[in-house]
Amino acid sequence: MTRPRKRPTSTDVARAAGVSQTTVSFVLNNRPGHSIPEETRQRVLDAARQLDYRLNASARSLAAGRSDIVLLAVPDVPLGAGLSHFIEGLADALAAHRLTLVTHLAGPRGRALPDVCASVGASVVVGSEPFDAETVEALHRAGADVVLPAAAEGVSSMAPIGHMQAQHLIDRGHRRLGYAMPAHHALRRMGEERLRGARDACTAAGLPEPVVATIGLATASASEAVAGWRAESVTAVCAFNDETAIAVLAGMRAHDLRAPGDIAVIGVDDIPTAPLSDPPLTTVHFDVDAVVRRRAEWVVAELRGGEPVPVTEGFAPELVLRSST
Amino acid sequence: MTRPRKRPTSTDVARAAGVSQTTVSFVLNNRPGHSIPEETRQRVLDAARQLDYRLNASARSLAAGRSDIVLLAVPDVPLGAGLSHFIEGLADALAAHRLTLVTHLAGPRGRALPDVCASVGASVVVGSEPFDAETVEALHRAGADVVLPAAAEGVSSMAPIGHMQAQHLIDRGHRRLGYAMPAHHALRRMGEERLRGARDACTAAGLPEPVVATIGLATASASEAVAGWRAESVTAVCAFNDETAIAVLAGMRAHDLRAPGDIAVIGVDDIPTAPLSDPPLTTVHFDVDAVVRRRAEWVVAELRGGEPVPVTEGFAPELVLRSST
DNA sequence: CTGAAAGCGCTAACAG
DNA sequence: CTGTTAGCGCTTTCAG
Repeated sequence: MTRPRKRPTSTDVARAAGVSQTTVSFVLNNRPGHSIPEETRQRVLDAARQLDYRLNASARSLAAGRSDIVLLAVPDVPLGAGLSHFIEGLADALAAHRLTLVTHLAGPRGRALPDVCASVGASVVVGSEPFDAETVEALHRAGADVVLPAAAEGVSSMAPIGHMQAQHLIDRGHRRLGYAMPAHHALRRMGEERLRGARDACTAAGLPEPVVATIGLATASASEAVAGWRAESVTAVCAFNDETAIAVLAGMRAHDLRAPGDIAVIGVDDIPTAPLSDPPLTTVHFDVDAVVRRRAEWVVAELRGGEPVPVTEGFAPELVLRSST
Repeated sequence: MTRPRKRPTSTDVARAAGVSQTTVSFVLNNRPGHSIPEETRQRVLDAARQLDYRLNASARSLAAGRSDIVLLAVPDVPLGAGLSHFIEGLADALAAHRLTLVTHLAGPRGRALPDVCASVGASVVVGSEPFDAETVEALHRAGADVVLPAAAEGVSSMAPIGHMQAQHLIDRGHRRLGYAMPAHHALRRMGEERLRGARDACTAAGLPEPVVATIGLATASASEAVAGWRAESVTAVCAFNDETAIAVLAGMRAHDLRAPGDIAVIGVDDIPTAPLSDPPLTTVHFDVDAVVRRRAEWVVAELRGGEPVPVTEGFAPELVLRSST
C-alpha cells in the first residue's frame, strides 16, 4: 500500500498558468491589497485545479510562521458520544474559517501535549478545561500562538450543572438530596465541581448538604449507596452523569424501589439510552451547538488578534433540562 | 491569551554547544553511520535540553519530505466510548515508535479528508474501514505515503460480529432469530454487514434468515418491532449494538415481556451500562487492545517499507462474548 | 569525525 | 499589477 508520489508545486502551477510563482501565491491566498485581474486569477485557479495542486503545509507554515492547524486536546476521561458531536461541530465551525481541527486524545503512555503541538505545528491549542500557567507556557514554547482556555480564575463550567440538577429537585419539593459521585478516578475532579454546584443550590435553599456516595458501574455498588441514602432519608439524587444515574436506578431495583416515587434521580448528558431506561431518565442536556459556536468564535477572534474575548465561562445558557416524567 | 514567542532553533543549540548546526542535526536524529563521540553528543543534548529546544516540524518535513504524523480518519458515525479507547491505545502504541497520532472526525460541513491530510502533513492515513481506490489516490496526491486499510477485497470486520451473535443464540437452541437494525442512516452500512454475518450463521445451521426490523432509540419504535417478531415466532434477537439492544428491552417491557425467557437479546460493544440493564445484557465485546496492537504494527511495518503485512482482517480473534446470565 | 553549502516549497518585502 | 529576491529551520550530500 506504500506508494510515494511527487506532488505538484506552486511553481508547476505558475508555469502552467504562465505567471510567476509569486502571483500564484497571491491568488491562492487571496492577498488583499494586491488586486489581481480576474483573468489572471482564473487562469491560475484553473491551472491549480487541473493539477490537483495543494499547498504544501510545511513550506507554508515554515515561511509564514503560522499554520491553520487547531489542536484540540482531549483529556484521558471516559466521555461519551457527546464528545464526538462537540468535536465534529467544532471542526465544522472552524473549517468555515479555513482552519483545520485535529484532535489529540491524551493516553497514559502517549506523547506529551507540547510534543504533539510541535509535531503538528499547531498555532492554536484548545482544551476542555483551563490549562495551568505552566502548561500554557510550555505550549507557547512548542509553537502555539494561542492557548484556550488559559487559566481562567474561578470560573467553572461544571458547577452550573450540579446546581441545575439540585434546583430542579428542590423545586419539586425534595428537601434531602443525595449526590452520586462516579468511582472512576479521572472523573473525580469534574465530580467535585458539579457537587459544589449542587451543594450551593442546597445551601441557598436553606437545606442540608447533599449526602455524597461514590458508586461504580455495577449494581452491587449502587445498591449499597441506595441503602445509605434511604438510611439518611434522602428522597432525591443528583447523579454525576446518566451512566451513574442508570447505575442508581439498577441499585434501586435491587431494593425493589421505584423512581421517582421512592427516590427521584436526575442525570447529566442526555445519552441516547436515557429515555429507554426504566423509568425514563430526567437529565441535563447540553446544547452542544451553542457551546461549539462560542468556542469557535473565540478561537477565531483570538487568532485575529482582536480584543481578548470576555471570559464568561459557565455553561448556564447552554443547559437544558430534559425531563421524561 | 495571545502571546507569540520565538522558539530556539537548531542553530541556537549548535552555538550553545560549540558545534555546527549539522552536527546537532546528526545527534538529534541519531544518524547511523555518523558515529559521534559521546562527549560531543552529550554536549549537544545538554544544550538542547537547556534551551527546551524542539525540532521545527515544518522545517523538518519540508527538508526531509516526510513527517511523523499519522492521521486517523474517523467517520461521521455515532460510535461510543469504545472509540476513545481505540484512539488512545493507537496513539500510545505509535508514540512508542516516535509517531504522532492525530484524529480527524468527519463532519457534515468539515474539511475533506485529503485537505486535512495535506494540512497536517500526514505521511500515514489510517481509516477504520477500507478506503476505495479513488480516495486512496487522492490521499496519495495529498502527500500521504501510506494509506490503510486500502480497499481490501471482500474482507469485512463486521460480519464476524453478527455471526458470533447468531451462533451464540443458535447454540442456546433458538431456531427463529430476529435482527434489530439501527434507524440511524450512518449506521446502515455497518448494520448490513453485521446482518450478513448473522444470516450466514443461520443458513449454515439450516435455519431461516433472521427477521429484520429497523428500530430507533425510542420505546414506541422498539415496541412495534417486538410485536412483529412475536408474530413471526422469533425467540431471540441479535441487536446491532448495545443501545439498540437496550431499546429492544424497552420495547419488550412495553409488552410485559422479559428477556431472555420471552425473547433473548444480544448486543454488541459491551458499553458501561450493559450490565446495569434489566436484565443484564449479553453482548459481544471487542478486545480493543489486540486490535490496536495489530493496527499499530501494521502502520509501522508499512512505514518501514517492509513487506506488505498479510491482510487477515476479520476481527474474529478479538471478539469475546460477555454473557451476564 | 565535523562543517560548509545547497536546497525543500512557500511567503513577503521590495522593486519594476 | 506582477516579478525578483531573500530567507523560514532543517536535512543531506560532499569535502575537509
